[in-house]
Amino acid sequence: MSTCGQSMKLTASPFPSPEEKRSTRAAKRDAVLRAAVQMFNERGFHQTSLDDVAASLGISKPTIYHYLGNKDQVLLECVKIGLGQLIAAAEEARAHSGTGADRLSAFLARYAAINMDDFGRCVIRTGDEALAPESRERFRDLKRQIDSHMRNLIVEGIADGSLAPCDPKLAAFTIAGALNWPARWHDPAGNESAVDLARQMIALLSRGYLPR
Amino acid sequence: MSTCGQSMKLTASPFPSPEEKRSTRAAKRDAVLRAAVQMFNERGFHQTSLDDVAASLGISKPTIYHYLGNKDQVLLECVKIGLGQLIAAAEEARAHSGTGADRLSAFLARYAAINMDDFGRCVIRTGDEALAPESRERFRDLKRQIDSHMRNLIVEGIADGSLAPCDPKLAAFTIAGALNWPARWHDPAGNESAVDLARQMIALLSRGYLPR
DNA sequence: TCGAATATATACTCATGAGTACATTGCATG
DNA sequence: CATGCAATGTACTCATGAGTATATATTCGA
Repeated sequence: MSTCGQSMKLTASPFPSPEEKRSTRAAKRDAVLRAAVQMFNERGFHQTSLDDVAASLGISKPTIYHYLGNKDQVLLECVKIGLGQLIAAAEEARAHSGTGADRLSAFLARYAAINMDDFGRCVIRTGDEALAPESRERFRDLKRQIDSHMRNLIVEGIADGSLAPCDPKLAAFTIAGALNWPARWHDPAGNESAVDLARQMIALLSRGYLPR
Repeated sequence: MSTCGQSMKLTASPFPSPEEKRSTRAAKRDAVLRAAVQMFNERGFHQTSLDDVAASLGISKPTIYHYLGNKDQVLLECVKIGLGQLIAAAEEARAHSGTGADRLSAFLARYAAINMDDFGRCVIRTGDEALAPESRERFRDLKRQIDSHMRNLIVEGIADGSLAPCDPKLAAFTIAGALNWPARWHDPAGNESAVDLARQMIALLSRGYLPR
Protein backbone atom coordinates (compact mmCIF):
# COMPACT_ATOMS: atom_id res chain seq x y z
CA MET A 1 0.00 0.00 0.00
CA SER A 2 2.84 2.40 0.63
CA THR A 3 5.15 3.59 -2.09
CA CYS A 4 8.48 2.21 -1.00
CA GLY A 5 11.44 4.01 -2.46
CA GLN A 6 14.27 1.90 -1.07
CA SER A 7 14.86 -0.08 -4.23
CA MET A 8 16.39 -3.49 -3.60
CA LYS A 9 17.74 -4.04 -7.03
CA LEU A 10 21.21 -5.57 -7.30
CA THR A 11 22.65 -2.97 -9.63
CA ALA A 12 22.46 -0.17 -7.09
CA SER A 13 23.67 2.44 -9.52
CA PRO A 14 24.52 5.80 -8.00
CA PHE A 15 22.86 7.39 -11.04
CA PRO A 16 19.12 7.28 -10.47
CA SER A 17 16.90 7.43 -13.51
CA PRO A 18 14.27 10.16 -13.70
CA GLU A 19 11.77 7.48 -12.85
CA GLU A 20 13.65 6.56 -9.71
CA LYS A 21 13.98 10.15 -8.72
CA ARG A 22 10.28 10.67 -9.00
CA SER A 23 9.59 7.70 -6.82
CA THR A 24 12.25 8.67 -4.30
CA ARG A 25 10.61 12.01 -4.01
CA ALA A 26 7.21 10.40 -3.56
CA ALA A 27 8.64 8.10 -0.91
CA LYS A 28 9.96 11.05 1.03
CA ARG A 29 6.69 12.84 0.82
CA ASP A 30 5.00 9.68 2.02
CA ALA A 31 7.38 9.38 4.92
CA VAL A 32 6.54 12.91 5.97
CA LEU A 33 2.83 12.19 5.83
CA ARG A 34 3.21 8.95 7.72
CA ALA A 35 5.25 10.60 10.47
CA ALA A 36 2.77 13.44 10.60
CA VAL A 37 -0.32 11.29 10.79
CA GLN A 38 1.13 9.25 13.61
CA MET A 39 1.89 12.31 15.66
CA PHE A 40 -1.46 13.87 14.87
CA ASN A 41 -3.20 10.73 16.06
CA GLU A 42 -1.14 10.51 19.20
CA ARG A 43 -1.06 14.10 20.41
CA GLY A 44 -3.59 15.79 18.21
CA PHE A 45 -3.12 18.15 15.29
CA HIS A 46 -2.80 21.32 17.31
CA GLN A 47 -0.40 19.78 19.78
CA THR A 48 1.90 18.76 16.97
CA SER A 49 4.23 21.31 15.40
CA LEU A 50 5.83 20.73 12.05
CA ASP A 51 9.14 21.10 13.86
CA ASP A 52 8.17 18.04 15.88
CA VAL A 53 7.30 16.08 12.79
CA ALA A 54 10.53 17.09 11.11
CA ALA A 55 12.56 16.19 14.17
CA SER A 56 10.98 12.74 14.32
CA LEU A 57 12.36 12.14 10.83
CA GLY A 58 15.71 13.72 11.56
CA ILE A 59 15.07 16.51 9.08
CA SER A 60 14.20 20.19 9.39
CA LYS A 61 10.95 22.03 8.93
CA PRO A 62 11.78 23.70 5.61
CA THR A 63 12.26 20.26 4.14
CA ILE A 64 8.64 19.53 4.90
CA TYR A 65 7.70 22.75 3.17
CA HIS A 66 9.70 21.54 0.22
CA TYR A 67 7.31 18.62 -0.16
CA LEU A 68 4.08 20.08 1.10
CA GLY A 69 2.69 23.58 0.99
CA ASN A 70 1.74 24.16 4.59
CA LYS A 71 0.43 22.50 7.70
CA ASP A 72 -3.13 22.57 6.51
CA GLN A 73 -2.10 20.71 3.39
CA VAL A 74 -0.22 18.13 5.42
CA LEU A 75 -3.39 17.34 7.30
CA LEU A 76 -5.51 17.42 4.18
CA GLU A 77 -3.22 14.95 2.42
CA CYS A 78 -3.40 12.64 5.40
CA VAL A 79 -7.17 12.56 5.47
CA LYS A 80 -7.28 12.26 1.69
CA ILE A 81 -5.25 9.08 1.92
CA GLY A 82 -7.58 7.67 4.55
CA LEU A 83 -10.65 8.65 2.59
CA GLY A 84 -9.12 7.21 -0.56
CA GLN A 85 -8.78 3.87 1.19
CA LEU A 86 -12.41 4.03 2.25
CA ILE A 87 -13.61 4.87 -1.22
CA ALA A 88 -11.58 2.03 -2.64
CA ALA A 89 -13.19 -0.28 -0.11
CA ALA A 90 -16.62 0.88 -1.18
CA GLU A 91 -15.84 0.23 -4.82
CA GLU A 92 -14.50 -3.23 -4.10
CA ALA A 93 -17.57 -4.05 -2.06
CA ARG A 94 -19.84 -2.96 -4.86
CA ALA A 95 -18.17 -5.50 -7.14
CA HIS A 96 -18.87 -8.36 -4.74
CA SER A 97 -21.46 -10.94 -5.60
CA GLY A 98 -24.16 -12.00 -3.15
CA THR A 99 -27.01 -10.16 -1.52
CA GLY A 100 -27.03 -6.54 -0.59
CA ALA A 101 -26.42 -7.57 2.99
CA ASP A 102 -23.33 -9.48 1.90
CA ARG A 103 -21.94 -6.49 0.07
CA LEU A 104 -22.69 -4.23 3.00
CA SER A 105 -20.95 -6.61 5.37
CA ALA A 106 -17.88 -6.76 3.19
CA PHE A 107 -17.73 -3.00 3.04
CA LEU A 108 -18.25 -2.54 6.75
CA ALA A 109 -15.48 -4.96 7.62
CA ARG A 110 -12.99 -2.98 5.54
CA TYR A 111 -14.44 0.30 6.72
CA ALA A 112 -13.93 -0.57 10.36
CA ALA A 113 -10.43 -1.88 9.82
CA ILE A 114 -9.35 1.23 7.93
CA ASN A 115 -10.67 3.40 10.73
CA MET A 116 -8.30 1.67 13.10
CA ASP A 117 -5.37 2.29 10.80
CA ASP A 118 -3.16 5.38 10.77
CA PHE A 119 -4.80 7.36 8.01
CA GLY A 120 -8.32 6.21 8.72
CA ARG A 121 -7.99 7.13 12.35
CA CYS A 122 -6.91 10.56 11.28
CA VAL A 123 -10.03 10.96 9.17
CA ILE A 124 -12.20 10.27 12.17
CA ARG A 125 -10.22 12.26 14.67
CA THR A 126 -10.01 15.33 12.48
CA GLY A 127 -12.85 17.71 13.04
CA ASP A 128 -13.85 19.79 10.04
CA GLU A 129 -12.97 22.95 11.94
CA ALA A 130 -9.31 22.01 12.03
CA LEU A 131 -8.96 22.57 8.29
CA ALA A 132 -8.88 25.82 6.33
CA PRO A 133 -12.14 26.62 4.53
CA GLU A 134 -11.22 25.24 1.11
CA SER A 135 -9.66 22.09 2.53
CA ARG A 136 -12.67 21.67 4.74
CA GLU A 137 -14.93 21.68 1.72
CA ARG A 138 -12.78 19.05 0.09
CA PHE A 139 -12.81 16.97 3.24
CA ARG A 140 -16.55 17.19 3.62
CA ASP A 141 -17.11 16.33 0.02
CA LEU A 142 -15.07 13.14 0.26
CA LYS A 143 -16.84 12.15 3.45
CA ARG A 144 -20.15 12.70 1.74
CA GLN A 145 -19.06 10.30 -0.97
CA ILE A 146 -18.40 7.57 1.56
CA ASP A 147 -21.73 8.20 3.19
CA SER A 148 -23.43 8.03 -0.14
CA HIS A 149 -21.78 4.70 -0.95
CA MET A 150 -22.91 3.31 2.35
CA ARG A 151 -26.47 4.48 1.88
CA ASN A 152 -26.58 2.96 -1.57
CA LEU A 153 -25.52 -0.39 -0.24
CA ILE A 154 -28.21 -0.16 2.38
CA VAL A 155 -30.87 0.77 -0.11
CA GLU A 156 -29.91 -2.15 -2.31
CA GLY A 157 -30.04 -4.51 0.65
CA ILE A 158 -33.49 -3.33 1.59
CA ALA A 159 -34.61 -3.69 -2.01
CA ASP A 160 -33.51 -7.31 -2.27
CA GLY A 161 -34.92 -8.11 1.14
CA SER A 162 -31.60 -8.99 2.73
CA LEU A 163 -31.81 -6.02 5.09
CA ALA A 164 -34.59 -4.93 7.36
CA PRO A 165 -36.49 -1.90 6.06
CA CYS A 166 -35.22 1.29 7.67
CA ASP A 167 -34.28 4.88 6.95
CA PRO A 168 -31.00 4.54 5.02
CA LYS A 169 -29.64 7.86 6.17
CA LEU A 170 -30.19 7.10 9.80
CA ALA A 171 -28.89 3.56 9.44
CA ALA A 172 -25.76 4.75 7.69
CA PHE A 173 -25.02 7.31 10.38
CA THR A 174 -25.71 4.84 13.16
CA ILE A 175 -23.57 2.07 11.73
CA ALA A 176 -20.81 4.42 10.70
CA GLY A 177 -20.79 5.99 14.15
CA ALA A 178 -20.33 2.63 15.80
CA LEU A 179 -17.50 1.69 13.45
CA ASN A 180 -15.85 5.09 13.65
CA TRP A 181 -15.57 5.11 17.37
CA PRO A 182 -12.65 2.68 17.68
CA ALA A 183 -10.54 5.42 16.11
CA ARG A 184 -10.86 7.05 19.53
CA TRP A 185 -10.19 4.13 21.84
CA HIS A 186 -8.65 1.20 20.03
CA ASP A 187 -4.96 0.82 20.74
CA PRO A 188 -3.21 -0.34 17.57
CA ALA A 189 -0.32 -1.57 19.71
CA GLY A 190 -2.64 -3.56 21.96
CA ASN A 191 -3.47 -7.21 21.53
CA GLU A 192 -6.99 -6.85 20.16
CA SER A 193 -6.89 -7.43 16.43
CA ALA A 194 -8.60 -4.78 14.39
CA VAL A 195 -10.11 -7.32 12.03
CA ASP A 196 -11.51 -9.35 14.91
CA LEU A 197 -12.96 -6.32 16.55
CA ALA A 198 -14.55 -5.27 13.30
CA ARG A 199 -16.12 -8.68 12.88
CA GLN A 200 -17.61 -8.65 16.34
CA MET A 201 -18.96 -5.14 16.05
CA ILE A 202 -20.61 -5.93 12.76
CA ALA A 203 -22.14 -9.08 14.20
CA LEU A 204 -23.67 -7.01 16.97
CA LEU A 205 -24.92 -4.32 14.62
CA SER A 206 -26.46 -6.80 12.24
CA ARG A 207 -28.28 -8.90 14.83
CA GLY A 208 -28.99 -6.23 17.42
CA TYR A 209 -28.59 -6.52 21.14
CA LEU A 210 -32.01 -8.01 21.82
CA PRO A 211 -32.29 -11.81 21.81
CA ARG A 212 -33.66 -13.32 18.61
CA MET B 1 -31.29 22.26 34.52
CA SER B 2 -29.42 25.55 34.35
CA THR B 3 -28.89 27.76 37.34
CA CYS B 4 -30.86 30.83 36.41
CA GLY B 5 -29.87 33.94 38.30
CA GLN B 6 -32.44 36.42 36.97
CA SER B 7 -34.72 36.28 39.98
CA MET B 8 -38.30 37.07 39.13
CA LYS B 9 -39.45 38.01 42.58
CA LEU B 10 -41.70 41.02 42.88
CA THR B 11 -39.67 42.78 45.55
CA ALA B 12 -36.69 43.43 43.33
CA SER B 13 -34.60 44.95 46.05
CA PRO B 14 -31.37 46.59 44.96
CA PHE B 15 -29.74 45.05 48.03
CA PRO B 16 -29.04 41.43 47.22
CA SER B 17 -28.74 39.00 50.08
CA PRO B 18 -25.53 36.94 50.38
CA GLU B 19 -27.53 34.03 49.04
CA GLU B 20 -28.53 36.02 45.99
CA LYS B 21 -25.02 37.15 45.44
CA ARG B 22 -23.75 33.62 45.46
CA SER B 23 -26.30 32.62 42.91
CA THR B 24 -25.67 35.67 40.77
CA ARG B 25 -22.04 34.76 40.68
CA ALA B 26 -22.89 31.17 39.77
CA ALA B 27 -25.18 32.41 37.04
CA LYS B 28 -22.41 34.49 35.54
CA ARG B 29 -20.00 31.61 35.65
CA ASP B 30 -22.65 29.48 33.99
CA ALA B 31 -23.16 32.05 31.29
CA VAL B 32 -19.46 32.03 30.55
CA LEU B 33 -19.42 28.26 30.28
CA ARG B 34 -22.49 28.22 28.12
CA ALA B 35 -21.07 30.80 25.74
CA ALA B 36 -17.77 28.95 25.69
CA VAL B 37 -19.24 25.54 25.01
CA GLN B 38 -21.28 26.87 22.15
CA MET B 39 -18.27 28.41 20.50
CA PHE B 40 -16.14 25.34 21.15
CA ASN B 41 -18.77 23.18 19.49
CA GLU B 42 -19.12 25.49 16.53
CA ARG B 43 -15.53 26.36 15.73
CA GLY B 44 -13.54 23.98 17.86
CA PHE B 45 -11.61 24.60 21.03
CA HIS B 46 -8.39 25.72 19.39
CA GLN B 47 -10.15 28.02 16.99
CA THR B 48 -11.87 29.79 19.87
CA SER B 49 -9.99 32.38 21.89
CA LEU B 50 -11.17 33.48 25.29
CA ASP B 51 -11.31 36.97 23.82
CA ASP B 52 -13.92 35.65 21.41
CA VAL B 53 -15.92 34.09 24.20
CA ALA B 54 -15.74 37.27 26.23
CA ALA B 55 -16.76 39.40 23.28
CA SER B 56 -19.79 37.19 22.64
CA LEU B 57 -20.95 38.07 26.14
CA GLY B 58 -20.04 41.74 25.88
CA ILE B 59 -17.39 41.37 28.56
CA SER B 60 -13.61 41.25 28.57
CA LYS B 61 -11.18 38.38 28.95
CA PRO B 62 -10.02 39.17 32.48
CA THR B 63 -13.60 38.82 33.62
CA ILE B 64 -13.52 35.23 32.47
CA TYR B 65 -10.33 34.75 34.44
CA HIS B 66 -12.16 36.15 37.40
CA TYR B 67 -14.59 33.25 37.29
CA LEU B 68 -12.38 30.48 35.92
CA GLY B 69 -8.71 29.80 36.27
CA ASN B 70 -7.62 29.34 32.69
CA LYS B 71 -8.72 28.09 29.32
CA ASP B 72 -8.05 24.49 30.21
CA GLN B 73 -10.34 24.81 33.19
CA VAL B 74 -13.06 26.38 31.07
CA LEU B 75 -13.02 23.33 28.85
CA LEU B 76 -12.80 20.94 31.77
CA GLU B 77 -15.82 22.52 33.45
CA CYS B 78 -17.78 22.23 30.24
CA VAL B 79 -17.10 18.54 29.85
CA LYS B 80 -17.69 17.98 33.54
CA ILE B 81 -21.18 19.38 33.17
CA GLY B 82 -21.87 17.12 30.21
CA LEU B 83 -20.47 14.09 31.99
CA GLY B 84 -22.45 15.00 35.08
CA GLN B 85 -25.63 14.88 33.04
CA LEU B 86 -24.67 11.49 31.69
CA ILE B 87 -23.92 10.10 35.12
CA ALA B 88 -27.22 11.41 36.40
CA ALA B 89 -28.93 9.67 33.50
CA ALA B 90 -27.21 6.41 34.40
CA GLU B 91 -28.32 6.67 37.99
CA GLU B 92 -31.90 7.41 37.04
CA ALA B 93 -31.92 4.47 34.68
CA ARG B 94 -30.65 2.17 37.35
CA ALA B 95 -33.63 3.09 39.50
CA HIS B 96 -36.08 2.11 36.76
CA SER B 97 -38.19 -0.98 37.14
CA GLY B 98 -38.47 -3.56 34.37
CA THR B 99 -35.98 -5.84 32.68
CA GLY B 100 -32.34 -5.08 32.13
CA ALA B 101 -33.16 -4.31 28.54
CA ASP B 102 -35.72 -1.77 29.68
CA ARG B 103 -33.24 -0.04 31.93
CA LEU B 104 -30.64 -0.04 29.19
CA SER B 105 -33.11 1.47 26.74
CA ALA B 106 -34.04 4.20 29.17
CA PHE B 107 -30.43 5.04 29.71
CA LEU B 108 -29.55 5.02 26.05
CA ALA B 109 -32.38 7.35 25.18
CA ARG B 110 -31.13 9.93 27.65
CA TYR B 111 -27.53 9.27 26.71
CA ALA B 112 -28.17 9.98 23.06
CA ALA B 113 -30.19 13.09 23.75
CA ILE B 114 -27.53 14.53 26.03
CA ASN B 115 -24.90 13.94 23.38
CA MET B 116 -26.85 16.18 21.05
CA ASP B 117 -27.02 18.92 23.64
CA ASP B 118 -24.45 21.65 24.18
CA PHE B 119 -22.42 20.13 26.98
CA GLY B 120 -22.78 16.55 25.87
CA ARG B 121 -21.63 17.44 22.39
CA CYS B 122 -18.59 19.04 23.90
CA VAL B 123 -17.76 15.84 25.76
CA ILE B 124 -17.75 13.91 22.51
CA ARG B 125 -15.98 16.48 20.43
CA THR B 126 -13.23 17.04 22.93
CA GLY B 127 -10.28 14.76 22.40
CA ASP B 128 -8.31 13.88 25.51
CA GLU B 129 -5.23 15.53 24.02
CA ALA B 130 -6.88 18.94 24.16
CA LEU B 131 -6.72 18.98 27.94
CA ALA B 132 -3.75 19.48 30.24
CA PRO B 133 -2.47 16.26 31.82
CA GLU B 134 -4.29 16.52 35.15
CA SER B 135 -7.55 17.61 33.54
CA ARG B 136 -7.16 14.85 31.05
CA GLU B 137 -6.99 12.30 33.85
CA ARG B 138 -10.12 13.74 35.37
CA PHE B 139 -11.87 13.64 32.02
CA ARG B 140 -10.87 10.05 31.35
CA ASP B 141 -11.92 8.98 34.78
CA LEU B 142 -15.41 10.38 34.38
CA LYS B 143 -15.75 8.82 30.96
CA ARG B 144 -14.71 5.52 32.44
CA GLN B 145 -17.50 5.84 34.96
CA ILE B 146 -20.09 6.22 32.23
CA ASP B 147 -18.67 3.28 30.39
CA SER B 148 -18.79 1.23 33.52
CA HIS B 149 -22.43 2.13 34.12
CA MET B 150 -23.28 1.12 30.61
CA ARG B 151 -21.49 -2.19 30.89
CA ASN B 152 -23.24 -2.96 34.14
CA LEU B 153 -26.62 -2.41 32.56
CA ILE B 154 -25.63 -4.72 29.75
CA VAL B 155 -24.40 -7.40 32.12
CA GLU B 156 -27.64 -7.24 34.05
CA GLY B 157 -29.65 -7.50 30.88
CA ILE B 158 -27.75 -10.55 29.76
CA ALA B 159 -28.17 -12.08 33.19
CA ASP B 160 -31.96 -11.71 33.18
CA GLY B 161 -32.17 -12.89 29.58
CA SER B 162 -33.55 -9.66 28.21
CA LEU B 163 -30.40 -9.04 26.16
CA ALA B 164 -28.59 -11.34 23.78
CA PRO B 165 -25.37 -12.74 25.21
CA CYS B 166 -22.37 -10.73 24.06
CA ASP B 167 -19.12 -9.21 25.23
CA PRO B 168 -20.26 -6.28 27.40
CA LYS B 169 -17.18 -4.21 26.73
CA LEU B 170 -17.49 -4.49 23.00
CA ALA B 171 -21.24 -3.95 23.09
CA ALA B 172 -20.85 -0.84 25.22
CA PHE B 173 -18.28 0.66 22.88
CA THR B 174 -20.30 -0.20 19.81
CA ILE B 175 -23.55 1.21 21.13
CA ALA B 176 -21.88 4.24 22.63
CA GLY B 177 -20.06 4.93 19.38
CA ALA B 178 -23.28 4.91 17.43
CA LEU B 179 -24.97 7.25 19.91
CA ASN B 180 -21.96 9.52 20.20
CA TRP B 181 -21.67 10.18 16.53
CA PRO B 182 -24.59 12.63 16.24
CA ALA B 183 -22.47 15.04 18.26
CA ARG B 184 -20.53 15.38 15.00
CA TRP B 185 -23.32 15.72 12.50
CA HIS B 186 -26.65 16.51 14.11
CA ASP B 187 -27.68 20.10 13.69
CA PRO B 188 -29.42 21.25 16.85
CA ALA B 189 -31.03 24.07 14.87
CA GLY B 190 -32.32 21.66 12.23
CA ASN B 191 -35.75 20.12 12.19
CA GLU B 192 -34.82 16.61 13.29
CA SER B 193 -35.73 16.21 16.93
CA ALA B 194 -32.96 14.81 19.08
CA VAL B 195 -35.35 12.62 21.02
CA ASP B 196 -36.83 11.18 17.83
CA LEU B 197 -33.43 10.49 16.40
CA ALA B 198 -32.37 8.81 19.60
CA ARG B 199 -35.44 6.59 19.52
CA GLN B 200 -34.79 5.50 15.96
CA MET B 201 -31.12 4.80 16.48
CA ILE B 202 -31.86 2.71 19.53
CA ALA B 203 -34.51 0.77 17.63
CA LEU B 204 -31.95 -0.04 14.97
CA LEU B 205 -29.28 -1.00 17.47
CA SER B 206 -31.60 -3.20 19.45
CA ARG B 207 -33.05 -5.11 16.52
CA GLY B 208 -30.09 -5.04 14.16
CA TYR B 209 -30.13 -4.30 10.48
CA LEU B 210 -30.85 -7.85 9.36
CA PRO B 211 -34.50 -8.83 8.95
CA ARG B 212 -35.93 -10.79 11.84
C1' DT C 1 -16.12 56.88 56.74
C1' DC C 2 -12.29 53.80 55.80
C1' DG C 3 -10.60 49.66 54.18
C1' DA C 4 -11.31 45.07 52.28
C1' DA C 5 -13.28 42.32 48.89
C1' DT C 6 -15.72 41.93 44.48
C1' DA C 7 -16.26 42.90 39.73
C1' DT C 8 -14.67 44.70 35.66
C1' DA C 9 -11.72 47.04 32.17
C1' DT C 10 -7.38 48.63 29.58
C1' DA C 11 -3.22 47.65 28.16
C1' DC C 12 0.36 45.16 28.53
C1' DT C 13 4.04 40.56 28.28
C1' DC C 14 5.68 36.72 26.40
C1' DA C 15 5.91 31.89 24.39
C1' DT C 16 4.86 29.36 20.64
C1' DG C 17 4.94 27.94 16.22
C1' DA C 18 3.74 28.78 11.28
C1' DG C 19 5.93 30.28 7.55
C1' DT C 20 10.15 32.56 5.01
C1' DA C 21 14.77 34.41 3.45
C1' DC C 22 18.77 32.98 2.32
C1' DA C 23 22.91 30.05 2.14
C1' DT C 24 24.76 25.65 0.65
C1' DT C 25 25.57 21.50 -1.75
C1' DG C 26 25.27 18.51 -5.53
C1' DC C 27 23.83 16.70 -9.69
C1' DA C 28 22.49 17.42 -14.60
C1' DT C 29 22.50 19.44 -18.77
C1' DG C 30 23.18 22.75 -22.40
C1' DC D 1 32.29 24.48 -17.14
C1' DA D 2 28.62 27.45 -16.08
C1' DT D 3 24.05 27.71 -14.96
C1' DG D 4 20.12 26.16 -12.99
C1' DC D 5 17.11 23.33 -10.36
C1' DA D 6 16.43 19.96 -6.47
C1' DA D 7 17.22 19.18 -1.71
C1' DT D 8 18.30 20.65 2.62
C1' DG D 9 19.78 23.46 6.58
C1' DT D 10 20.26 27.81 9.75
C1' DA D 11 18.34 31.52 11.39
C1' DC D 12 15.18 34.54 11.10
C1' DT D 13 9.97 37.22 11.15
C1' DC D 14 5.71 37.89 12.75
C1' DA D 15 0.78 37.01 14.25
C1' DT D 16 -1.83 35.11 17.59
C1' DG D 17 -3.59 34.44 21.82
C1' DA D 18 -2.95 32.90 26.73
C1' DG D 19 -2.27 34.90 30.76
C1' DT D 20 -1.12 39.21 33.89
C1' DA D 21 -0.28 43.86 35.95
C1' DT D 22 -2.72 47.36 37.26
C1' DA D 23 -6.42 50.84 37.54
C1' DT D 24 -11.27 51.84 38.78
C1' DA D 25 -15.77 51.55 40.59
C1' DT D 26 -19.02 49.51 43.83
C1' DT D 27 -20.54 47.57 47.91
C1' DC D 28 -20.28 45.80 52.43
C1' DG D 29 -18.74 45.47 57.07
C1' DA D 30 -16.43 47.58 61.03
